[in-house]
Amino acid sequence: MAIEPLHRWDLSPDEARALQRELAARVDATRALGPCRRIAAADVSYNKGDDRLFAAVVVVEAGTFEVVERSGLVAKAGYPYVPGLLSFREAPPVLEAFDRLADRPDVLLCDGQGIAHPRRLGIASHVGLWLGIPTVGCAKSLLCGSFDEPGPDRGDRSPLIHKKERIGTVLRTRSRVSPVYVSPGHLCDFEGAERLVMETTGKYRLSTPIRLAHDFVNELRRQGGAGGST
DNA sequence: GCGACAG
DNA sequence: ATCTTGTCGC
Repeated sequence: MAIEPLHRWDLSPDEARALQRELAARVDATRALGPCRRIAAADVSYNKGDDRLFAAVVVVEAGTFEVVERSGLVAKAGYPYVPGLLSFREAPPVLEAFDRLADRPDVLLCDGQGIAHPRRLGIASHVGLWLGIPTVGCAKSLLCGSFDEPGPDRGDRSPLIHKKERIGTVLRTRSRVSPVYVSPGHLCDFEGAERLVMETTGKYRLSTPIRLAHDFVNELRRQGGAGGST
């Protein structure tokens, strides 16, 4: 199951933004999210003065959160961090890690925005187009848009709006704790995105699969942080 | 022109 | 994202 390349990654910032506008037109954020048995989450980590990125994808069983499979790797960063262009830096290694999975999960959660992006193509949407599976963006902070502060209890939510358009949901996953910013990546609607995040969140602020991916990728970074593998 | 700006 | 100690609160 090889991933068919959609486009090149070595683009100038202006070219990258133009491509995002084209790709955003192909994103489907109206599809209802079906039952998800195998849930995956991806995350990326790196050290400050190092040009290597550590990427990981963790797959868990719905309900029990039992880890079914994990995929991790180290790769050279091919793009700098530019607000709004995060996927050009982190998507390549995430796609590579995903491609190494033995079995395809039903949905992929990404640590970042979905369509809640200035040009409606956050990393979750971008990766969703490449993979052709449902993806959901769950970010810890806001990139763009405005909203009314959601209620203080777990489950309380408020629509995220940008330029008169609905782009996501500000969701309180834990009472009295800062909310997370949820938005459809691809092949998923607002309700499905909210439901997936709520159903995968327990005693912590972040979705369990995302936390597991975060822990795993940091484990890889701290362990392989000194030198390469050559 | 000024401020904001996922990870 | 990462660099870092203590500290407030349940």
